[in-house]
Amino acid sequence: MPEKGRPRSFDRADALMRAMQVFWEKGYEGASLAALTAAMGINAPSLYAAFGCKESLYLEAMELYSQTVGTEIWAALETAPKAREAISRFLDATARAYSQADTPHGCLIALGGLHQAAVPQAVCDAVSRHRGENIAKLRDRLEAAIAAGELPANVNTEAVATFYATVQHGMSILARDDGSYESLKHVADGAMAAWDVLTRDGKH
Amino acid sequence: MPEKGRPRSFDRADALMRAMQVFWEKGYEGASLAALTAAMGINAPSLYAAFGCKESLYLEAMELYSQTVGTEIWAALETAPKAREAISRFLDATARAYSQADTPHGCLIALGGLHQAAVPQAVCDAVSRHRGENIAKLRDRLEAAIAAGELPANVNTEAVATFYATVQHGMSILARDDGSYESLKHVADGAMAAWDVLTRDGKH
DNA sequence: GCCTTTCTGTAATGATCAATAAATATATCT
DNA sequence: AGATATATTTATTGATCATTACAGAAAGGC
Repeated sequence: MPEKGRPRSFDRADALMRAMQVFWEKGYEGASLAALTAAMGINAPSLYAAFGCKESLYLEAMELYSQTVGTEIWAALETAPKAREAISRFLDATARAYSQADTPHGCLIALGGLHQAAVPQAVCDAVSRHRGENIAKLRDRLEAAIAAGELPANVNTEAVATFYATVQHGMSILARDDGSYESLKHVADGAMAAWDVLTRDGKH
Repeated sequence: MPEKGRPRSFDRADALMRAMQVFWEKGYEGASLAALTAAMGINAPSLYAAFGCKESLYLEAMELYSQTVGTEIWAALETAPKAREAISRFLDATARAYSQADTPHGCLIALGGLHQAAVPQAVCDAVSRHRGENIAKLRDRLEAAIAAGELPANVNTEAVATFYATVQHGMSILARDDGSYESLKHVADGAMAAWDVLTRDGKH
């Protein structure tokens, strides 16, 4: 059944995607409403009618980022048969994604809400929670590898997961300074160089 | 010889230190003039007379950070006799500094200017350049180790330096989410687990 | 003493911020 | 057609931003 009233003249999903790109490049605090409306091709009242406020628009944009760009990066974690290959491909996908010439460098979530005073609390909480969930994803993958008998049971999965997630976060900062794939790939390779030590049996 | 005119009623160095703490916690974009003047205990005209403008105050605060907090963290790099111990102690000093309860978590420089649109270009350039200089410090230490015959000559010092600097940058983000020493130390340990592989002779 | 110089407090500047009021336009429903 | 509902455009709101005019205060030089 069709909607009542005047139909909106823009595509909501397309406008959201454009907003996401602005937040990705400029951050919450650097993305003015003027910049957002210009990129989205709409006026402020249309933005508020469709998305509520800047804060809720950001939260939607973050979810969209997670479900598009984020999904690409994290796909390897579940498709690769072995944990080592899963993490390695995850880091390489990160290096490739963060160095794309046609998108902002680094991750919207990793770089978001790092200065509490500059963003609404809900934004700070949302990105922080998302980063925590990403650590959990890595930990779960490592736990699965233990359950499969692939890794020793006494591997500190929380510590290893935190290490790889933290390397990925650092790659976002590196990507902002030096967006070359080569530099990012060196970091990914460096992190994988720790694999054998981090996943060996802790008993002597 | 004493100065002409009314003497300033506050200690410039103390005011700068307080400004540094505000920028450290809130970032350039989150640190309003109102917050700065409140923390510094002075009014806006005094701030402008003594420091020029917000941008130049930030640049001075960044230098102060580098010469106080930064120096503590990087001291190990030059005092430790061997490269491995130098890097290891550098990362442990980072974990300790970033988890201090009485200071903001993470690094002013690592977290600064990540969103170009939110800060003046000069601020963005200054923090980015500083991050680059930190990579160079690590690389120089590794080169010295090669010169001392401690490491094989074909170690990719730029890549290894970039890896360790990037881990440290990631630790700033982790410290904002979870400021515990334990988590940060796990990451430091994870990075050191890569040492042997990263510094072994590349020839087979 | 007065003059000059510099700093301090108050109050204001114009710019930009996110968010909205009012009027008009375009659709469905009866 | 007329009523209702939603969207759009233009212009505006009050808040906050960094910065500064202005007048009074506190020092040295004469």
